[in-house]
Amino acid sequence: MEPIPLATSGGRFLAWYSPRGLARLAFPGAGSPTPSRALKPPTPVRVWHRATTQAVKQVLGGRHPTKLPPLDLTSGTAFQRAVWRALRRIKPGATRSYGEIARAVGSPGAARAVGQACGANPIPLLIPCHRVLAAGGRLGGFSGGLDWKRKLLAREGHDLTP
DNA sequence: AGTTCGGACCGTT
DNA sequence: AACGGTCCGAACT
Repeated sequence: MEPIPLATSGGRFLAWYSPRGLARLAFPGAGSPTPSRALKPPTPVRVWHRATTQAVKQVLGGRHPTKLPPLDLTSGTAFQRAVWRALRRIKPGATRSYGEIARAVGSPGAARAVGQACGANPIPLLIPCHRVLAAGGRLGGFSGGLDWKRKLLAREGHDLTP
């Protein structure tokens, strides 16, 4: 699998596609160095990538993505997929705590495991792990860097004045 | 009001 | 067996 660059106002993301759909999305600077990009991707991937690009730009603008590419989440465990499914139900502008997500997937007390699952999220932005905060409205962590988390939340209309 | 400490909790490697 | 994007209460400042 070979990453395809995705240019935005916030920098160049990288997107990986499997035969099933979008499998991974990496923030600018993270992930691998050079997307060599010698050969043109097969047609379905180009179509998916257009959808991904549009969706990423919409989320960066604080808007709800209208169309998503198919997401390949087969890499996750059952618990992780349950968490990711719960994350996708959080609308822009809304937030949940790790503990709330734990309860939502039927494992109250698994707040830390939810944090792990968020960190393992292969498709940030489209699976909005940035909308999960620590208890009491505290920021919590973010694999992609807390600056991104702050930026995305601010774009979705949050007052971050701690 | 804010901070730190200690234990408990659960899925993953 | 050890580690986390946690949580909560207690004991501080």
